[in-house]
Amino acid sequence: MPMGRLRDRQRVETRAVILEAALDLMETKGYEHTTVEDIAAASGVSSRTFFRYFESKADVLFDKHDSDADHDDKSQAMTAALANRPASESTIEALRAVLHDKLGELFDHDDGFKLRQLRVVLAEPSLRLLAREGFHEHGPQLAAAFAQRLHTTPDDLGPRVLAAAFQEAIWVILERWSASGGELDRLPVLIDEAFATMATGFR
Amino acid sequence: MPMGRLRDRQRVETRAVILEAALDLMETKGYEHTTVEDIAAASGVSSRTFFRYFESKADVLFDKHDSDADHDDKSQAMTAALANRPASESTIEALRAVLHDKLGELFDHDDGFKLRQLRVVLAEPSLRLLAREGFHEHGPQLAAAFAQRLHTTPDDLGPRVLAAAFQEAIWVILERWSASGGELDRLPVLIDEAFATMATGFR
DNA sequence: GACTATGTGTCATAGACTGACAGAATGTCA
DNA sequence: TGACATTCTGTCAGTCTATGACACATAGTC
Repeated sequence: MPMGRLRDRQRVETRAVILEAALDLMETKGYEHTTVEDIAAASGVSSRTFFRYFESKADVLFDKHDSDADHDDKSQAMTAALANRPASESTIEALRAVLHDKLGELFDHDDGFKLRQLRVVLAEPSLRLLAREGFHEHGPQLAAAFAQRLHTTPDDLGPRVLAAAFQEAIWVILERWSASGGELDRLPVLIDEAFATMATGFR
Repeated sequence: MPMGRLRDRQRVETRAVILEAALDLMETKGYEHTTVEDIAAASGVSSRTFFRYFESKADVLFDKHDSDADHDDKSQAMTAALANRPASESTIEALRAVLHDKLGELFDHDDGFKLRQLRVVLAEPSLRLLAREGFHEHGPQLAAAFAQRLHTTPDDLGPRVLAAAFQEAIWVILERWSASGGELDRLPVLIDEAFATMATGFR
């Protein structure tokens, strides 16, 4: 018994309206100084309804919805790309190559919506935590890719640790990148710099 | 003009009472189901007073007080130990050796108070974030130690990334360790396993 | 003993979030 | 089209974390 389509459209619409209003307010007034009631008022709904669309105030910035596809897509693409690198490459070199290809794309989508979210998030320490957590959710996937290259099981501590280490490395790169302006061209440069040090640091 | 000592003793005492009461309640009822008012009542103070001793409810579990000394001490000890490892060792090998020496000590103190805190923290996802954040606060120190070994500047992206990567690796090791029982003897084993994979993964 | 600094309780309030209920809109089906 | 169920929404009430303001008591100083 499939439910109608007008309802669905309205739901998507309302969600989008709230999302835009919230982001808009947070960009100008800051996250803390934007109350849920503000957002609700600006969206033309009640604050109770806001919570029917988003689990929490912070959830507006970590929008797992159209992201859901993205989320897994990015992960999948990453893993696949990693698997397709020649086995002759070291793990670190393969990852560097993949990052060069894929990381830039992540911020080139969405009409810069993700970038706007990122800026608000990075401005608020408490949100940085959540962002990093979301980032690390890809850990198991990445670990699986590493396990394949290293001929071990994904559940082993080794690949898991390796993945976590690289993820945190990427995270720091992103923070540094955003702190230094966030120019898309700068990203590959920072990646190379960081990975060069890691290569020597582990030898 | 030095203020009295009875006051100081009372303050320390009250803090300790709240700390113990809070941890006790959280262990039995769980973090979320323990309200500040519960803690206050069990401690014989008002909830307003609770917030005069701790910035937030979570702050009880990330006690920067007697930790303050510990906090820096551990960091210092770690950095010093790292500097004292022979220059012939690789960075990864030096760190492994230091962890073997120092990491166990961290949970052998405090009459297991830190361990009790850790268990409550790990049971609550939202608290894991904070814990990891606190853990990563040592980042700059560790980066400095690495910079010294690698003959670069601590502010460089390289050492910073390297430190972050290793820290996250350690964090994952700790999570795995705690999830698998938390026996003190197991820790070195896990460290070795993880570092072995990292060494091959980076080659 | 007078004076000051500090700690505490009480009261009031803001803000995030949740449950319960009623009414309105949307969907299905005869 | 009209009866019926489903879903969405607003309103209201309430919990919990956290903060500011005020008054009172206690500890410290001279």
